[in-house]
Amino acid sequence: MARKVGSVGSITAEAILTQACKLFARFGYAAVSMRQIAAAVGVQASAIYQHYPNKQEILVALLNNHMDSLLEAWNNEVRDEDAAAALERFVRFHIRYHISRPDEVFLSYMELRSLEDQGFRIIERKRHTYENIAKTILRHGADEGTFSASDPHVAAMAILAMLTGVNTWYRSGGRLSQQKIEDLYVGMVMGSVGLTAVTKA
Amino acid sequence: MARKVGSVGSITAEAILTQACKLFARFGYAAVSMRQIAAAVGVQASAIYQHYPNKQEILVALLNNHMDSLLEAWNNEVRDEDAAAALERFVRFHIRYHISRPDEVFLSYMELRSLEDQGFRIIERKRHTYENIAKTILRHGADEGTFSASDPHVAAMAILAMLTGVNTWYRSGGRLSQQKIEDLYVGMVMGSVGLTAVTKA
DNA sequence: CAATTAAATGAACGTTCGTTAAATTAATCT
DNA sequence: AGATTAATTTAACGAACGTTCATTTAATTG
Repeated sequence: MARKVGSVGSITAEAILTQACKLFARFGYAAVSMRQIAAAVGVQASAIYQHYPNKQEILVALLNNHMDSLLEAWNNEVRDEDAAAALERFVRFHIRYHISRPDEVFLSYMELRSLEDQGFRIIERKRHTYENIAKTILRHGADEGTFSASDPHVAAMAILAMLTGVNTWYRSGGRLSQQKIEDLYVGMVMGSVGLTAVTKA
Repeated sequence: MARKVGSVGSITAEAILTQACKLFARFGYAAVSMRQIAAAVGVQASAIYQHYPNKQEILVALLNNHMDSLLEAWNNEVRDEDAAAALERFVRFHIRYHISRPDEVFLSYMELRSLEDQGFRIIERKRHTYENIAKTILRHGADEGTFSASDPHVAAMAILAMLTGVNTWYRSGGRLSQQKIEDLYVGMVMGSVGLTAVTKA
């Protein structure tokens, strides 16, 4: 028995990414074998090579997809004129986007070290692009005299860490609604840059 | 050739932990072989089993040591009466402690998933103990009417994430002194809980 | 000094890994 | 309907893994 009835390559290729993402996030890239991924998809390990040249390319695809989607999603957000509104929008966007993709987020932070040189460089650049969004907003606010961030770089990194940290404790269906969580984080971030008024979006 | 001239078991055992910590942090627990650790120490892989029964016990030892040291170090800090002072002390402590131990910190966040059940439970409990420090301080402040943290649990997790995030960008010998970094983080954290005054310790 | 203990090496086991290539079956094309 | 392409399985390779155990050498003990 070889080709399975009803098999569609593009569907298998997608399933490989989906299952690999789950498994890598759960156990770590190096700890997950191609046989495990294949089993989760419902094929044999060698079938994976029909779709991806090697294990590393699966990880690179996952991280690239995640970063590209993230950056595109942000690009589709409405642009705000003033820094405070932009920061609030960014915080809400980040929380909303990240808590709905726990595995991808986890991977994108934890498996950079599993990337080989070229893949690492590409992903790292995209991460910096995202970090620069926060940095730009903070610099803007500082220039406007709205924020008290004396070091926008540090502040941006601190805020991003705070926001992404939501993924370590948030469980969908938990005690707090997504809206409430956004509100809490907006409040803290605004406070951290010296703003005290929180306006509901 | 078997036992080496001048070998001292306790020194080898310590070197195994030190090198394993570096390698695990750099490449990930699952990606590092016992042969790699042994080579870094300057012995053969089988020598490791003289000191640790298996690979997992090395990781457990590393994480236990880290958590125990952290908790003990905090226990040795002076106690503050009011919440604002306690929070400032906690922030400064956390930054100071964590930036001087990048590998251990990285491991303690990234390799929980590599722990087997019993080890995981032990380490997780210690982590919660540490998290509860922040939570208690925040609850205290909220009770005092000093902090505006409406949800001390979320705020604690957010603050801890922010603080620990320092390890993702900080490089010793960088542009900023440790004192300056502490000051920046204190400012942000205080702001995030509704305090605006920053008092130098 | 001989016996005992400590601390390592060397050899090897059984297992698992990422991967390749030939073979097999299904779907599509002409 | 036969040829071609797609998508998988099967079988297997070479390498590497965590670990065990007998042996070897060094240090300590009585």
